Amino acid sequence: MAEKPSIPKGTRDFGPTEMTRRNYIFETIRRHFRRYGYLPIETPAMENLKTLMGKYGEEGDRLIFRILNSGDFLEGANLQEIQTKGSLFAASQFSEKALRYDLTVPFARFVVQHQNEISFPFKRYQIQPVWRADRPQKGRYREFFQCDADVIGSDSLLNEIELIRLMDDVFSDLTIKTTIKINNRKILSGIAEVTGESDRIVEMTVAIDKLDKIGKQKVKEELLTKGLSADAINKMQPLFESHGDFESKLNFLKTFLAEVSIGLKGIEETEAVIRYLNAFGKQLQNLELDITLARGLNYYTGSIFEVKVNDSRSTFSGSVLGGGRYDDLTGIFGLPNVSGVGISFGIDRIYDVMLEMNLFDQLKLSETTSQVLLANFGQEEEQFSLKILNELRQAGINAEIFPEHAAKMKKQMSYADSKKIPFVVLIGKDEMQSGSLTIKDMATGQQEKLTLNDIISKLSK
RNA sequence: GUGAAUGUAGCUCAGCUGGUUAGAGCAUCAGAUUGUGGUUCUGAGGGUCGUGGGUUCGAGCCCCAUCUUUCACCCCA
Repeated sequence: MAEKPSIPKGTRDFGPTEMTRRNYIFETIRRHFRRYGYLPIETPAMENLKTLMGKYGEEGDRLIFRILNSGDFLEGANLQEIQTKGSLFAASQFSEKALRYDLTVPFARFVVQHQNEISFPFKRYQIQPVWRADRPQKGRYREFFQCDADVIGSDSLLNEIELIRLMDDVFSDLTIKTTIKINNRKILSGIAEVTGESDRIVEMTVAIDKLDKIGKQKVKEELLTKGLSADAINKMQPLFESHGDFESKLNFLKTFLAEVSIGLKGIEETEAVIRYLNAFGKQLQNLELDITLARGLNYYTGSIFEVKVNDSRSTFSGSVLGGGRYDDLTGIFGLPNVSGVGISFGIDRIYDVMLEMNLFDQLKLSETTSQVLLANFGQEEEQFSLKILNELRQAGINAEIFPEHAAKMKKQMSYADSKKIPFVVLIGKDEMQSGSLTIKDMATGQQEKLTLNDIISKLSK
């Protein structure tokens, strides 16, 4: 029984058109990564489950794709214990591997494992798919690519500056107007401390993050239901009113966090970043200090980055890049006191945005690489053409021959046409004898007779 | 995990308050043109109407379940 084939929820196939466009984005990002001195690495699609668990928060753990143990996974399992402890426990008994959830944690694992082969600070880039068992929606997939650049083994704020420059360069190059948002986890910690809710920092930041989306009233409600005291929420009030440029926001924070050393440290770092950025001279597209920015995973400890599209041609409101500094991610794998900072481009979202803005049409990307197709007139002509084909390729010209020698010319021409191959060379009995080959320009329809050498020089232009 | 919408040919969609054999455009293939594509004309193939159950004399249409896709929440690239 022939079943209609399908692919798992939240995954996609990419045809030649999409791949050409995606590769354009990948190559643009990769070019800038290399330009800034990052080196490539790759890690396996799967990691040991315990490498991943607990790094992304409770919600993150839930979204990790687990891999069922091979073989008889029931063997040796304590079924009675499973029955009493429930399915979460069962999963841990049957699964010891999982698909990677991001590229940062596997990178931290990589650094610890290869610490003696690496010279620090280590700047690496990594472009690979990640998987999340999330429910798909706009701009959200269960399999998607991240393009990460991280520096590990240096706590200099210069790294932050470089990363901000890098993201600005990439989005400028892709001609997407964006807003780069920065914040600092230490400022958020300071706020939590001032309000006396340090142990609720996660709930607090998650709620504040929604400020511009749902408004301060709703945020306060959420904070209440998450268990923060009314008193604390009151103390937070000035936060909801903070507007203006860097300077006025920072001045506000300096008073607000005057008594909290960690908060002041965060302000200091942020000021330093801005000072450094100015030293570079070049104007950035759009940089904003957003003290409500809390996104990012639990492991962030310093700077936090996020990039949003800020372009009238796009309706996408999610982020296309996320990142930040993590002071001790390698510590859990046994290498303490190593600080890292990194960013992650969400290329699937960037693709969606560029598609919406019709940017690909303007780029005129070509799917076809063949410059010329050799028509196939028959067995004898095919033999002759193969030598021509070889010489074309030797000369650096992308060329192909129609593989069926019984195919009608109409069929072969349509093939060249649909594949947008610009030239077709016809080699029949006449051409074989005279050595003068017929070349057809598919755009104009005009034909001329040329020697192979003339064809090579014509196509080499 | 929560809430909603959706599903008819490869694609985009028609299909009347339930009534014979489910249609169109595009795409594909073939012919008009046995050494010439993109235009045109002619023809052909392709559907267990997402799947399973139910109501009915009768279901693409109504009901239930399930899956897919999409959107929002949660969270995130």
